[in-house]
Amino acid sequence: MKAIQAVMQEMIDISEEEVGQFLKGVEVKSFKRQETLSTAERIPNEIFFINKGIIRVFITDREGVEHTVHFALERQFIADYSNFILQQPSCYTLQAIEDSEVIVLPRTTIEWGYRNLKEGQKMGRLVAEFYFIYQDNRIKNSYIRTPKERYDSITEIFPNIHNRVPQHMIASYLGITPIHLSRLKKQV
Amino acid sequence: MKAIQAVMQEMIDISEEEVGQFLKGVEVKSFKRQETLSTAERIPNEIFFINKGIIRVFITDREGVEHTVHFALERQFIADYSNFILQQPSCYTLQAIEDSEVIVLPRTTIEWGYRNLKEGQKMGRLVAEFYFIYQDNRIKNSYIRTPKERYDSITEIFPNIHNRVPQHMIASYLGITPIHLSRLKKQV
DNA sequence: GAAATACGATAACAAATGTTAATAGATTTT
DNA sequence: AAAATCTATTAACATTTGTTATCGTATTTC
Repeated sequence: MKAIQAVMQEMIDISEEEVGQFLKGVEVKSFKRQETLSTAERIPNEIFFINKGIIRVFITDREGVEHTVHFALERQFIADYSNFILQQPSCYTLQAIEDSEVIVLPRTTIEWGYRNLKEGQKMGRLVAEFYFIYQDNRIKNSYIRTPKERYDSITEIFPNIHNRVPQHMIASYLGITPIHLSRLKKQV
Repeated sequence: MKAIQAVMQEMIDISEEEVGQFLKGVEVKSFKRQETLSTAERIPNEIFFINKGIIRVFITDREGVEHTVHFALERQFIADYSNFILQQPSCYTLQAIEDSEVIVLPRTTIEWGYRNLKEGQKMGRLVAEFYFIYQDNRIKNSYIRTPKERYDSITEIFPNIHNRVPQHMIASYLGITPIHLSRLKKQV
């Protein structure tokens, strides 16, 4: 529980007491490599915080092909946040790439935080803003960067990714085929 | 000021009195077609709310080519929100496509709202969440939809866009050349 | 109203990216 | 330890998308 507490305290003004209360409403869970934290079609009623491991977020298209949309690392929150907010069935599957330990924050706990933490709403705002900025960067880069450039700078966003994730998942994240990524890597 | 008041009241619990106070800190401005509301390289210290007109957001790449990243319509907020938050120089230029009227919300007013509106932080959260969901949808679609499919459904996101925006800007938004969009339109 | 500019379509060709198939080395499972 | 699966590379070919150039029309500017 050390990590999530530190992250919360970096974001907002919150007392030990308050954090303690808030964290009574969470649960720690472990997942083996390849296991699924959350499946598509199901309404996501929790947000995960990653203590250890790495989580892949993917969407499955009509042909059944999986597209990796995101990787989530230690000390980060992860969910189908859109459909958590909208309370609609998820589009994404969350899967552990390594044996992972996560903190599960149920909707009831999040809402409790909004109501009862002195700066609960602010924390919600900062989290949403943080992920907005991440997405804005992705969208921006999709317009002005080539796939090769985005590959070359991927460790800025996902440090050490090359040692933790197979290359074909990185290709999928970049929106290209693994064959094409192999080709691009040969370029200078 | 009717429109922004309505939007705020739809989002949060806010009294007429509070709205009135908040709106003392804003300013109405008009821009002619083609005029620039906000330029790249400058730190964005305000958020715009569109009363009338349509605003194009674009980024200029190293070769000087403009890439349309977004269209903002009536009753919407628009800014380089990332760099507004980060207080860093903007990447985007905001340009009026039609003669437009906007409400300018300076940073000082936004911050006043966070501090003094009963649900100011919540409003910030809801706005950030709203744009997060919009972006998430874009990213999702970039993985599972073809440019043709995204073209065909563009009016779901930007109603009446075809009557208000030249086609080459739509092509730019879709990340393809206008020549290619012409080709795609011929497909069934 | 004339001149200039912007706009959209099309053709021909070039470049980027996808598809299929084969291979060899890792890694995981049994 | 053997078998099965996963992984990354490469080649050959197909498809998609971009580039350059041209044309006719609409729209804007003077």
